[in-house]
Amino acid sequence: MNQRLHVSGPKRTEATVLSSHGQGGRAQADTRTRILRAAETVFLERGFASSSLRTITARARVNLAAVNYHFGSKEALIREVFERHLGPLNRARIAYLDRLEAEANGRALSPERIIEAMVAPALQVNRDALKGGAVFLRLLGRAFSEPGPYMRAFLPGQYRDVVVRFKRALAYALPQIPEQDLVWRMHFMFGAMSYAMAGNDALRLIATCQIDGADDAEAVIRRLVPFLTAGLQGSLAPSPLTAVQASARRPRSGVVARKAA
Amino acid sequence: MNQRLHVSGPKRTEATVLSSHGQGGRAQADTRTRILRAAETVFLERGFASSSLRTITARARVNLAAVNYHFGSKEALIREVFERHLGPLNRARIAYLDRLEAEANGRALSPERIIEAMVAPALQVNRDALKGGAVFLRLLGRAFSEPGPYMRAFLPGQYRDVVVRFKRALAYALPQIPEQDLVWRMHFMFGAMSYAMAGNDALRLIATCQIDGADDAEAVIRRLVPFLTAGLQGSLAPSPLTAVQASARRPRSGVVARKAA
DNA sequence: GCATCATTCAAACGGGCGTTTGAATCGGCT
DNA sequence: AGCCGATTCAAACGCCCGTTTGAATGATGC
Repeated sequence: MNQRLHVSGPKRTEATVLSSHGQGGRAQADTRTRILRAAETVFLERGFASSSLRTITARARVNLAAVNYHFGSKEALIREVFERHLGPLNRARIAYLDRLEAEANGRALSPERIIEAMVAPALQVNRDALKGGAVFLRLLGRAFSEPGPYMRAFLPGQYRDVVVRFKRALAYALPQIPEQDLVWRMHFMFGAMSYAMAGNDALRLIATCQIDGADDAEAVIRRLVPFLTAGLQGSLAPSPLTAVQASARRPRSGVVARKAA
Repeated sequence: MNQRLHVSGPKRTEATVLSSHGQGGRAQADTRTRILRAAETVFLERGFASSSLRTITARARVNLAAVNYHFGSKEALIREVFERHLGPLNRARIAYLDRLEAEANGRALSPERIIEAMVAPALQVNRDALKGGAVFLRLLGRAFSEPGPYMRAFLPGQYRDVVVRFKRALAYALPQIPEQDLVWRMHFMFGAMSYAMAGNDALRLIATCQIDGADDAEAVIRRLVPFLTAGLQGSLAPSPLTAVQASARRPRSGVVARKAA
């Protein structure tokens, strides 16, 4: 019996790792990496549940059993796909914020710069095309709304530090916004970011005109930052929506309420 | 042989429909409706692909074969779940916008009111608890990021009219924003709305404090509208992000770029 | 050359899936 | 009562899934 009990994966000597990840060669990637890359794109196209190991291994030109040999299970493969990119990304975000705060020297940061610290590191990941960074960014956008148990148990731990640090920074930069509103606006921020990075097709298919630069993450981010910055600082007044709610409750002109027709 | 070829579903006499949807009784819902309701919650919990008809029919206390008898296939069931709520919702949105534009009498609407026309009808659906409106709203938020072929082929048709109308209204209300930017901001809007309505758990699990009122759609929307309104009207200047990009490209302090460590 | 061990491979296993079938049951009609 | 079409039901079908197995392969060190 080999060590297929898979306590922590197969051997992977340092020589193996170097020859595969090695910067120059590009001869034919490691089986592990081939699987990871194929898994990223298949997961992106079909979601986690509908992606079969047979599809993934076929696209990676690798034997079916290789997944269980190298990763242990399908779920472990999913986890690896994310850990490969997400850890570095979130550490870079925190490091970016560290640098901004050090430079600010105790003064409050502008909301815009805080948001930059959130999105600019994603640019780095996106440029890392060799490692499939762009594909991963889109996959990440999708992962947030994955209802399955994998992400439910996984993402919170990956994001906790980032959320804590950015919430603190934003609360300091925007003292006039109550904590509850701030948390909600961060939630909306995540939603818009998630959509933007997933390059969600819904709008693209609908839109009456072409959206240019949808595959250029820099262009997306350049448009995303002003939107988020403005939204984050928006007025807190409940504004006429209260009136609208009231008018909707008793269907004044009957236009809204007539929906069972 | 019965008419199980399922060209357009089984009999469903008017008497049947009335007795099931009937306002008072609530004795024990129609088999069809029981399946639809169970499907909504199961889809919400596990996604479309991972929800088995056996799980759904068990929760609905209905025979497994009932799904294929009443709907024809799993995919057709998914379609019905959405058509039951989404059509009325989007028609109400357009009707709301019609009313606003009629009242404005040719003058431009404020962006805030246009956004109200988008989100206020969702309140109506949410209040329609008997038909599972609240559950549906959360399911709808998730459906947008579903990568499967069902939604890809289905949602665009359901949303085309809404997007066309609202894009036109917003372009008229915000003439200073170029079309491309406007489309992108609508994209971000959809993302934030989708997240807000899905009550996406990511942030809730992460948050360092409780989020109150997460299940109260009115509270969510009251916070969402100012955010979207402000974001939509945000400055168009590329602003310091350009500088940040440059500094990220050649890792000035080395903090951001160090990510392979 | 040979032993050793990591890796690859084809084949199979058991189980859950969507769907189909044909008989049993129900309800309204004459 | 007796019929008939609509609905429910238990059982099965064939398929694809994740995983396991045990032998074949290939490289490494002696």
